[in-house]
Amino acid sequence: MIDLTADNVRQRNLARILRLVHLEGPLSRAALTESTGLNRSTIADLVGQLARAGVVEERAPDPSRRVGRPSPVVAVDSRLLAIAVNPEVDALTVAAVGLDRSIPVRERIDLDHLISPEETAAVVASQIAEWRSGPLADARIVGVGLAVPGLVRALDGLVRNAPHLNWIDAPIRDLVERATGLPAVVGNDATLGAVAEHLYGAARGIDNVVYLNGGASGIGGGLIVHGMPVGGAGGYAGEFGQNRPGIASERDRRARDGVLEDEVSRARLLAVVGRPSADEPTLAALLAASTLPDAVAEVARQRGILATALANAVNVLNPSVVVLGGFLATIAERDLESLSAAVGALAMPASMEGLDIRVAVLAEDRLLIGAAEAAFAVVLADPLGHTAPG
Amino acid sequence: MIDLTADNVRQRNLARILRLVHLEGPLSRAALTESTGLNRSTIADLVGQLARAGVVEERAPDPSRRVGRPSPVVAVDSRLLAIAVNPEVDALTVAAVGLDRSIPVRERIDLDHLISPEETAAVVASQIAEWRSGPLADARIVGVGLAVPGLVRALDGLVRNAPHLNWIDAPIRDLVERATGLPAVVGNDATLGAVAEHLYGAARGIDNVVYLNGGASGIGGGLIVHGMPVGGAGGYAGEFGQNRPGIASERDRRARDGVLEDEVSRARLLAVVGRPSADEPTLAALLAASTLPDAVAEVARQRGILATALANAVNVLNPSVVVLGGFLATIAERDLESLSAAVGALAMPASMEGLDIRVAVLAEDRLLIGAAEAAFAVVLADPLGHTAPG
DNA sequence: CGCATTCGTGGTCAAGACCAACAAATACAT
DNA sequence: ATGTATTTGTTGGTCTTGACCACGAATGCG
Repeated sequence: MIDLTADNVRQRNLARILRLVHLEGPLSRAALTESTGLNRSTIADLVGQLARAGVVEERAPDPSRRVGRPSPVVAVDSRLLAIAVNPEVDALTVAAVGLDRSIPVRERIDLDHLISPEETAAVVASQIAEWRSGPLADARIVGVGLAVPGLVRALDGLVRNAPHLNWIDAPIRDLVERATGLPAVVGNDATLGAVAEHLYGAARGIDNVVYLNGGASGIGGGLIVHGMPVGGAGGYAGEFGQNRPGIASERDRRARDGVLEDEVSRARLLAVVGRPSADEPTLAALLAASTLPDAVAEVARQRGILATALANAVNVLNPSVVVLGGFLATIAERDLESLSAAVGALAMPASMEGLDIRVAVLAEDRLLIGAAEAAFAVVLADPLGHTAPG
Repeated sequence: MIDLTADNVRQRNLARILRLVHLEGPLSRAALTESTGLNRSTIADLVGQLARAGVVEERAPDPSRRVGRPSPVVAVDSRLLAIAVNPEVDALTVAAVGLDRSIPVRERIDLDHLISPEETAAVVASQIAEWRSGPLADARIVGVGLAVPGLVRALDGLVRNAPHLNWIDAPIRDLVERATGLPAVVGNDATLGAVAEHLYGAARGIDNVVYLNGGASGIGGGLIVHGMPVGGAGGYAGEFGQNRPGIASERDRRARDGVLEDEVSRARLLAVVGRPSADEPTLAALLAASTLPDAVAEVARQRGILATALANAVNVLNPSVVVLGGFLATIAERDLESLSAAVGALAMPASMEGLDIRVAVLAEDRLLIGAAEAAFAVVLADPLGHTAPG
């Protein structure tokens, strides 16, 4: 038991199995044997231990119409949940997310004021308490994951600066931990979105991903390199919106010495269609329907600058997939081919070869899934660590 | 022996020890015990096995003037060598590099013509043969590492495009392997330079590094993320020179729709000091001595554009250290503080906090050490794999 | 010259994964 | 319906690996 040594083999193998059934969904023991390369007996032993610890369940074999003895199906225990939280300007979303990515309960709380970190923690805690005496009575909650639109210090979950929430140096992780009594992790919303698209979405299983999301408040981004999210030294990596991409023609420049999110912005799109606000499908429909020269030209202008920014990222990171979300998906998806061609004209040909520019697919669940994933990370790394072994 | 399982514990521990003495230099067995956390007896066993396999040597203890029984010193076997190769426009450098980073022999072959991939392979092979019947008679050569100034496909060591060598789709890895009978690995020169600076140079031990090198033929770069070099999907990552950074004032633009290496270039520096060519120290001295307004202005202009490019990289990658080499070091090192301030004015404040902009320190050995490191990678990952265990 | 300290050595032990043999559950052929 | 082939779970034993322990060796210090 007292293992001062580095890498506990048992722990690694348990984690491998749990991660497999987490990522791939329910798998038979035979399938686990195949994909891990471990022995049948070992799998039986490991799965048994995970089942006793309450993180997986064994079910009757599927009628698989194959020769041979059927193999029991191993699935994640559905009572294991994480709480995902996403504070925004106009609403606070709280949800319970299963290790199987099910979302049994979810609450979007509309706000008429900017929510403070303290209020966020209080609301989350009361929401959890309410659920615990109701739909989540028999659940085991492993932790809270927060997706925050701003700069988050990885070290201690301090929100350095979330301009639209007006949070500055907010110790949100500690606040939530104290209010809920649960371990909490905090991440940048775009980075967690990138994780979600990498694990389950448009870039599933891709080891080199550039993700850019266009929201009402700007452009955020996340990177996957070596199959892992990139935090950087402080956890602030991925801020493409603050970059200054080259603008070939001065006529296309709108802001003096502006950054990407000044030039490529949702507000400018709303302006050309003459709306004060609109949700994403509405904006997309308006732009698609509009034949006003100004609207067409503005979309083309933004696509051009976006292409330069993407080319810069492609040159440096040589990703397999670029995923675009939010209004960036809107301006891109009308003609992905031509956007890809525009990027190709600006980036190195070799880096373009394997490149696929895609639109994000996970929709509004993306941040919740990413945040839950972050909360589950501890359990996935050490499945027996958080509970007494059976 | 037949271990179909994933992570062989023995192999991992052997690799840990070998990597330690490789990176840190000779270490006592006691020091190994401390830094691995393994047991004394285990270390003795592992070191013994490595010694029998001929990858490490045990030497008499250092007179350490400490109480207690002295501990034998474990060092890398100096007969274990890799061949490092660096083809350039005007010369081909071939060297033998020890696992201890010693360079027992080195040859710089001046060229009066562009060398072809086939000729490169032939010259390397004959050079190795010559050394083998001379200074390297008792050496064991593990492989050949090539640092090529161009785009290299990681998968198969194909040089996609090395514009200055005029190599296009050159299967250099296979050519060298066939000519020498040794396993070969090929890498981009800047990426290998980044590896060298990360392991032994200005960014030693830093997990998040951006490296930019300015050469006569342009600007190359390499990234270290998660403590590992970043290749990207095809191995082409790091091409900062092809990026289009924002240029705030049109008066600072020199090339129409130019990329970074059109604007920030050694040729333009040589032009303002009125020289057709010069080596790096000479150029640095000329620029330092010059009081011509044109020269001062050109350095300032290039520093400004470089600052924008660095700020873009810092926003996206949030590195701990930025390392500048070649003429970029020359234009930066006169006043690193002000360059850092210029980057800080353009990048996000949070990302600047932990950032250190440094000048590369490994000089001309950098590429050889990086190339050798790549060749050694196989041995370091599996110390017993390449020879029959003793 | 004895003592404390540090370290190598050989033996023993436990954890964990593999292996072989057997039993169970299914599809398929007859 | 019945037997056979196939696949997989189960069980007990084996092997590798590293931890732990006791002892002796080598050093500095008083």
